[in-house]
Amino acid sequence: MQKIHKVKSDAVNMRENPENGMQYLETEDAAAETQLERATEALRDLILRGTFPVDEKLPETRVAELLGVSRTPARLAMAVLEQDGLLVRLPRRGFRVRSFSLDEVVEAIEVRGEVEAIAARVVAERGLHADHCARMEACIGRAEILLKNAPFEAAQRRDWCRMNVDFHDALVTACGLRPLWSAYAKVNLVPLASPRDIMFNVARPELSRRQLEATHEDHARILDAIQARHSTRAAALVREHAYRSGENKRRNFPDIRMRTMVIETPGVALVRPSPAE
Amino acid sequence: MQKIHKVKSDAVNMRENPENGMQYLETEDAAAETQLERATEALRDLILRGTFPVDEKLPETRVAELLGVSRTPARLAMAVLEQDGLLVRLPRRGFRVRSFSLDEVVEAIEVRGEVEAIAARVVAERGLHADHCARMEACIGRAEILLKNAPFEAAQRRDWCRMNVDFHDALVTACGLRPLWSAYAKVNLVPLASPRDIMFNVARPELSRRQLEATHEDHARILDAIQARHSTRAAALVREHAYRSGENKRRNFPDIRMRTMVIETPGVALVRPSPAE
DNA sequence: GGATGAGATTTTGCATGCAAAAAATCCACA
DNA sequence: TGTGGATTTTTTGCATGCAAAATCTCATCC
Repeated sequence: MQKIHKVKSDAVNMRENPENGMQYLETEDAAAETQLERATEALRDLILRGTFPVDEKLPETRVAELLGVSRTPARLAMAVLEQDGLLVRLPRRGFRVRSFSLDEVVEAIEVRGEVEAIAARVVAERGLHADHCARMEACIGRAEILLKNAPFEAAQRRDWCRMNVDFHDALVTACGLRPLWSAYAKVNLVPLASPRDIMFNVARPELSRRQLEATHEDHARILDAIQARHSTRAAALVREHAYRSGENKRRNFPDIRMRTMVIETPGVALVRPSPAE
Repeated sequence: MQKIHKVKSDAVNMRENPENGMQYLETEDAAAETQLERATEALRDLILRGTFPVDEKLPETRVAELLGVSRTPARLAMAVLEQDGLLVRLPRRGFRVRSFSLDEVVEAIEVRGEVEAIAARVVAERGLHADHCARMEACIGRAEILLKNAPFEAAQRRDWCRMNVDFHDALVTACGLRPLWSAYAKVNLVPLASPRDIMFNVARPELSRRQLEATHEDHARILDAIQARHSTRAAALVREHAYRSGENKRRNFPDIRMRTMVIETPGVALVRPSPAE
């Protein structure tokens, strides 16, 4: 249940936001979403979408007006995104949009694989709690259903990404090491590195399909290994799963750039083909 | 070379900071340290020192006056420390100082060990670059010299911590995976979890000495394994090194609380004995 | 022609003001 | 004495103003 938060009626402090119809939404209970949070997510989205030229200065005035807020929350949001690694702070000159080399993306995926491998090993050693087991099995079920529909539409692509995120999140959550989750979350901030960032080749759906089937099989084997308490095997499978994902990214990236592939994956715009940083 | 940055002479905007003698220092070159950065570090220090009661609200007015800045940079600093996990944001009620269970600290050290183990394995596989090798050997040399002086004074304790940080940082740097460094840095933000956070038992120096010698030997063996390209052995040694560190923390913690040990280690004040979060 | 620098302009960083939300206080009444 | 509600006080969140720094402009000089 949601309701419209009342807007200040004061003439001076009025900050109606013409280009942003829905605004001041907050949940009934207590999670009063502050302007800063919305601004942060909106800005993150804009950056990942490639709204701003990479490696160039991003003036806070521009951000403020794009987001329809004053400079204060805009600046706050930029500070947050700096911590997330999307922006770089220049001493007394504001912020710059950070770019990432494809190599760095692949490295991030590799590291994510290592982190998840730790989780898999620990879970396999300590045993998988029923809740998490159910959650992972549900993911595998969802994948099976999705795979039945031959050509993936946009909605199904979204569903597949969600399923994938859910599976990987469940794995890391299941191991119960909170600091491991922070590390996982941190690495996922690199564009294209998170389990959410799957690239679909729409021009040649059979290629994507092959990758999805491989993913599905990986997931099933990983869960199987964990349930069988094969910790080393589980870790190795997870590592390989991530390795494959990294290789896919590297292979698919040129296609993206050449527009034979949908660019719905957020963050693509921030990634440079390959050369040094 | 440093110089005093000029202070605004405007009467209204004056913000002399009585309790903070040195101020407005900036390096000659270009790294103009902004007020926010100083505020952030100062606040981090205050929090880690236990200036504020844990799990209680921290009003931004208090922070602002303690730091001698206005509320704007104070709030900025608090936002940064929220990202670092030291503060928790309450929806519309500002921030709260976060506390950590001893279990979580030990978990963080365990995770750090895993991350460093990855680094060790990768470095051993790919080979250790001469620069990093020299840096790590230098650390081992420094440790040997320090260990010759029997009772550790405060200065030597500081030096030892620096040496330790240097060794561990060098290891993670050497592997060359930038995203691994982020994960490492993230985990190190948990109080008492970083290689800097060594607890010395001053009441019983022979205990600390034993631990230091063990650390020294670990370092030497780790470097040896890496140089010999024994990747699995290197990883195992690193893991064990961290495990030992975690156990030491757990064992030493009660002594700290009972004041038989110096509390110069930052962050001790944020750690609860053991119960749930 | 290209470098140089004085002045104008923009942009950043911070302090402050103000309204809404939260917390504290007080008071009436049982 | 304890409790509920209304009122006051405090605190948060944001917009804005202003000065210093950075950047740009353009005319001058070598």
